[in-house]
Amino acid sequence: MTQSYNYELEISLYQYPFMESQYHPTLTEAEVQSRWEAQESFQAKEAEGKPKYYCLSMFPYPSGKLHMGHVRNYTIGDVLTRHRRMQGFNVMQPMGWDAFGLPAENAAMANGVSPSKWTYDNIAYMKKQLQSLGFALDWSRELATCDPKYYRWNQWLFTKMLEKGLVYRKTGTVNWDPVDQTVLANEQVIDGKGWRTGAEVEKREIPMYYMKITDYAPELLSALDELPGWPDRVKTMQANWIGRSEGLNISFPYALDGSDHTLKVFTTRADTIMGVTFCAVAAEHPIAEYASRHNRDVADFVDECQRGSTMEADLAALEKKGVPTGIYVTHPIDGREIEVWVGNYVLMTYGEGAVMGVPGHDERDFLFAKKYGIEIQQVIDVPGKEYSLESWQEWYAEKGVCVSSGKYDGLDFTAAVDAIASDLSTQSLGNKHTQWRLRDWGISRQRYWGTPIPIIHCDVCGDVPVPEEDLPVVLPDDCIPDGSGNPLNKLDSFLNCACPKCGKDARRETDTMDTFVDSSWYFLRYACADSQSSMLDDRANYWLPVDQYIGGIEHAILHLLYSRFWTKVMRDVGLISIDEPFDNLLTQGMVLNEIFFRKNESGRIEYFNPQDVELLLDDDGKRVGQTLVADGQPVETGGIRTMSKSKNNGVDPQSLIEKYGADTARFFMMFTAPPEDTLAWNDDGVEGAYRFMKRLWRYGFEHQKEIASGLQTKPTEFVSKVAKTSRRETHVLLQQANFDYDRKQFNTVASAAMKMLNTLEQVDGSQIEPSEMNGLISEGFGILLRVLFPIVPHITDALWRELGYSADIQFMEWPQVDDKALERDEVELVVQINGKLRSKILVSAVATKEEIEKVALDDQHVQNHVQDKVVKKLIVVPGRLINIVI
RNA sequence: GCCCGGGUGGCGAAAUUGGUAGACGCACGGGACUUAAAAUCCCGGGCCCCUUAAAGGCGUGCCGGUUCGAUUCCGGCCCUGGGCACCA
Repeated sequence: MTQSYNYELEISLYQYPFMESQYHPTLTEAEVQSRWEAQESFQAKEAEGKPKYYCLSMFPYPSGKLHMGHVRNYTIGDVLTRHRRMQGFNVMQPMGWDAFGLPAENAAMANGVSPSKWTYDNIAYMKKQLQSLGFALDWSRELATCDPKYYRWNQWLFTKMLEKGLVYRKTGTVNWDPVDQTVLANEQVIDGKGWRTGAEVEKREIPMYYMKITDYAPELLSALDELPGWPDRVKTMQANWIGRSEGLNISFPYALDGSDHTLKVFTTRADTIMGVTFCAVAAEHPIAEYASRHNRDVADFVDECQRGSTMEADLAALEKKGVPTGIYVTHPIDGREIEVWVGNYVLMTYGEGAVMGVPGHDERDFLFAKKYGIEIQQVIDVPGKEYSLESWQEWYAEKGVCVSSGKYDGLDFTAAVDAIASDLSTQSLGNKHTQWRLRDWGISRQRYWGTPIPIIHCDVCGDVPVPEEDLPVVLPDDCIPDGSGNPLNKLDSFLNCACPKCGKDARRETDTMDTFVDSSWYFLRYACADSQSSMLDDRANYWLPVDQYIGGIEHAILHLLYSRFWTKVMRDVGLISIDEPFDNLLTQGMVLNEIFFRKNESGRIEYFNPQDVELLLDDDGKRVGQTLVADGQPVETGGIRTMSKSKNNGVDPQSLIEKYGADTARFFMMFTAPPEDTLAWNDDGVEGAYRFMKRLWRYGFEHQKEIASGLQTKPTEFVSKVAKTSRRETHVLLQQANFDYDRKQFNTVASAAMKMLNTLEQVDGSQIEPSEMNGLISEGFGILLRVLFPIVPHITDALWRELGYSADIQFMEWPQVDDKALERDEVELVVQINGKLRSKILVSAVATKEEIEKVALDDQHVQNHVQDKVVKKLIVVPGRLINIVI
């Protein structure tokens, strides 16, 4: 499709016979990618002399195919990687697969394929997709967590942690589906029923392995202060999750069956101790268990509490209820008899599983006391506030001054707590205590598709860890789960084994590890993915910590906290010398799309994909409605939400790449919103990105001759006004792009690039000597291509080579701003009167303040406004504006 | 309930952090090229008043404050997104 006006040009440029006049993304991208592959462009080597840069995106779960969130995530990572590489860093960007997990088991049940085959098929397909997007990934370091070569080290470190006392076995409460004979995660329990079976979920006590993350709670919290490269909100979320509270552990003595006991409670408000009128314990507390053996009502109540989900949000919504146990404890200060209740609002898993009830100053205790007629006593006074027993007021929980508290009257919070703590500690009835909200991490899953927990149960020796030389415990990969529990439980070849200690017949543990274990250290393994003899080697200390981590905000707590924990454990085992795994963290925003639906007569909702919906616009381009293309009838809009299968509002990246190419997809993703913002999908915007790619190609094609001769002569002097102006704009824009690259605001980098092309296109060749023109545009276009390269590597790579800049753009240095090009003779200043824009003046760049003031005051527009009024003040901001106050 | 974000044209957004609000792009309108369409190129544009232009007024969720000057800083409120949620 050669256009006639290009014909002669094309003939004359016989030395570039392969440059196409039209932009063909599919051909160009395939060609460029195969060259990168042939020269192993992205294989990272440990190199001294260059600063290293480890850029990591969160690895995907191989669910089948990439979704838009992946494309966005990995494009951000790739832009950072390629930019840093041109800046002279030794860059590594690896990729792998978070390959264990529940969806593989569900797919296996649905299709009768083993989870292993399903997973590896998905990996193969998604790897192709990633390659077609042109990401600079070092595939030589690829890993999959379901590979025994990987998960053997989960097992190895598990046994090391067992030795160090960082892993223990304990019976814990789980959601149990009695039909599927399996444990359900909290999010799999819907209205108290199993999501698959619909069966009433039971709470069940089963033995599980726990990792002592609580041992690291103080460091996990304090080290957050040493992570300036993390977003504040992520640090806040982690700090809240770790949940440090300072207070007192207090003991309430009591006698039972002739012996002495104490009831321990934790409180952050010891200053209210004189207002205690009852105590409450959790249903699982030993006192509750004792009482339920002697008291029918307590037994019934404890039973009731044990039914239903363990989900905390559900529990929080429950009405506060309780029963008295008939057991009385002694108030540790004034000796009053205090009754102990079982309360459904007391958590066994926090503090001591028991609370002192201060209904005067705690909202929950207040509601509880009201309901059961328990005495309410005010013991804290806040000046100017009137206490009433009628209803709860916010201020009751505020800190104030002790009243009706005997010797503590008049003390403020700190003084009261100190006095009470010292009084209690002399009687050994209390001490200061720091309580953490964080709980130990239960890693046992009653699942097949995960890392086998390397334990052997022996009747004689108990629970014996699998010795190092017997690792890995390989997961049989040909099982097909049928929905009735973990298939390993029926697999004798796996189950039966000999005890490593005594050699007698023993039984293998069939629980597998939480998949968060797999993802807690994969970023370390990339450094030495081929190491057979050890979990990590020296290369890890070269590459780590990760310089830039990129991933979804949904991992702000669990994954990022577990990874920090594992890194510290591995440090303490001597495997690595870093304290924290991720120097800088970027949490990318979600990809959203509009939801369209219709409700039929029976009330069922049918969702339509946005690609099948046409928007109706009025003359100004305002939305007035939308119809389904298929039948022309209106559909309703359900707002803009995250892309999901259930709402049918997803866009398949594959169709996008096939239609426009990877560069357009990448450019659109970067241009349309800053990385951390949510991104609303918009097909029109994709067209716009594609248009820019075509325009870029066309400019290169149409100016190939000038660029080629400009590159040969390389002029350094630019004398004409046209050239100076254009050059200044290009270098100003380069400065802007550099600034925005550094702060990772890639949408404005893309803007700056578009402006650069606008600037080049506006150069009027008839106003300028050909030699100067050639130098101008060869320099300008060269800057533009390099600025764009990290975002759209294929088109810029192809143009760079076709136009004869050099063989390979990716090894070029980042362009430099020429300060001389930024210089200007005259500057435009804004003239404000009382802060309002009234005029603009042109003055010499070296004009003095007095000269500027004179020009401003002489200006006709200014004269019109000032007239006979008195000029009270004159503010001159150099290079920017003059404000005249009248 | 507690803890974080965010409210700027018809839309996505920008404003180098107190100095020309709306860059860049999308959509829209007008024009050029074309038999026509697509593609491409040029021009226009926050709102109000006005036939138009010039000039002017109003504009960054709302109310108030600091300042020569506020999208930006301070106080109060409204809306919205997210996280945690009976944590004693």
